[in-house]
Amino acid sequence: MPRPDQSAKRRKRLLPIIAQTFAELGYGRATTAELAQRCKVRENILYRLWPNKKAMFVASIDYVYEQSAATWREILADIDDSADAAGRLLKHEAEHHGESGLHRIILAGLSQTDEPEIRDALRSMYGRFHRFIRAQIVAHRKGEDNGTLPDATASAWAIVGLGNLANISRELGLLTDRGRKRLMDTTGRLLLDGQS
Amino acid sequence: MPRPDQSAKRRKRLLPIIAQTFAELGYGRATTAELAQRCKVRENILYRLWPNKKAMFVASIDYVYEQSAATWREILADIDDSADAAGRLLKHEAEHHGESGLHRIILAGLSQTDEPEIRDALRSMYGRFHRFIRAQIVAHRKGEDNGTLPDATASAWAIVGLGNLANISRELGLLTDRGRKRLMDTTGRLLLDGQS
DNA sequence: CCATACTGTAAGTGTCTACTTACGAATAAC
DNA sequence: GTTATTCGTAAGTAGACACTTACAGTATGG
Repeated sequence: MPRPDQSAKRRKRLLPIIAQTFAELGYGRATTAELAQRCKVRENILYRLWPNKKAMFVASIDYVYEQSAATWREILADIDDSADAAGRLLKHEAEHHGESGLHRIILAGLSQTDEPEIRDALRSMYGRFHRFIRAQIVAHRKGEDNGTLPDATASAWAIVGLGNLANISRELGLLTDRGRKRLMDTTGRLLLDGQS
Repeated sequence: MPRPDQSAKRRKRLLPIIAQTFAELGYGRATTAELAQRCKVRENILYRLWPNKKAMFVASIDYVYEQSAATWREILADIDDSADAAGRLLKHEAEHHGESGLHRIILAGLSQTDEPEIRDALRSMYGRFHRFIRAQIVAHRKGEDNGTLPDATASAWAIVGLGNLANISRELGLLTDRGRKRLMDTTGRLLLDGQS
């Protein structure tokens, strides 16, 4: 007798808009009114799809990470010569850094770490992020002599930190685009295999 | 006829408390009511000392950075053997990371980069931070062969990023204290002079 | 001693924002 | 067609928070 529930579909349709808004405005300035307006619905409709604003944000974190990971996997799939897959990824991030909104969402989330749900979502996301990078490093270094290099775990964290800083520098205008690219290129490479 | 203005002294006395509160709670949760309570004064007294909350925060950024810089200068002064001054600083930061509140204030500030005054204060602070580290790197590397290393500018930014990530990891519980220490030790050292 | 500016207390105000309620219209199964 | 449920619109509420105002008390320089 009732109408079929379209919530799931709708969530999926609106999430990119929500995530984009959080990435653009940060958590605080992305008010529920603004989110609704950009989604072209009323606020209460958002509240039928998610229990509260926090949940919308947590969903955005997952969404944006998955988007980025998908892009990376595509790049990896395109490479036959798997030798320098890690290097390619690094180069891609240096060039397209910030376009996905991943880092901006991270920044937005870091200002809300007092909320347990957001904290957990961030921690889990950092975990996946780190594991992904670490796997690339391990694959990249396989069989070579890396006597003096930090282990893959440490190197991967450092690269995550590099991405983070690149984003802050973009936010504050600390470096030019070229400077940022060079930074990620040279120090990223150094962390990867000790060359630069 | 009037009483002498004690504002300057008072600002100086309250600023550490304000900064500590921002570092502990972040920008949003450090409400003016909370700030006043911790300072053991009423809100309007704070507003006699600073024009608004933003100004209190900007002052806190400067204060906390100066505190950290003073500590570093002390460490440098204590070292006769200036050869590995940079290494010593790095070690100190690895061990006492986060105690000064510098990184926590930075995080708090990053969530407010839409406010031009806060943006500017952060940018200027990052600039000084970077210059300080860069100078140490240059001094450290002087005269040695660093053919394959990133230049001092890039290395310094990477180290700033490392500190940032260390703080996030502390905030989210991503790494153990030991893990964080080792991260800063090994990758910091690598960025400094190519050894680890 | 007194005028003047500073200092402390207390209450308030306007605004913003997450979240809610109420209700009529549409839609699908039976 | 009836009925149960979802969907869309509009208005509203409660609380938090940055910032203000009013006023009485107090110390100081002349």
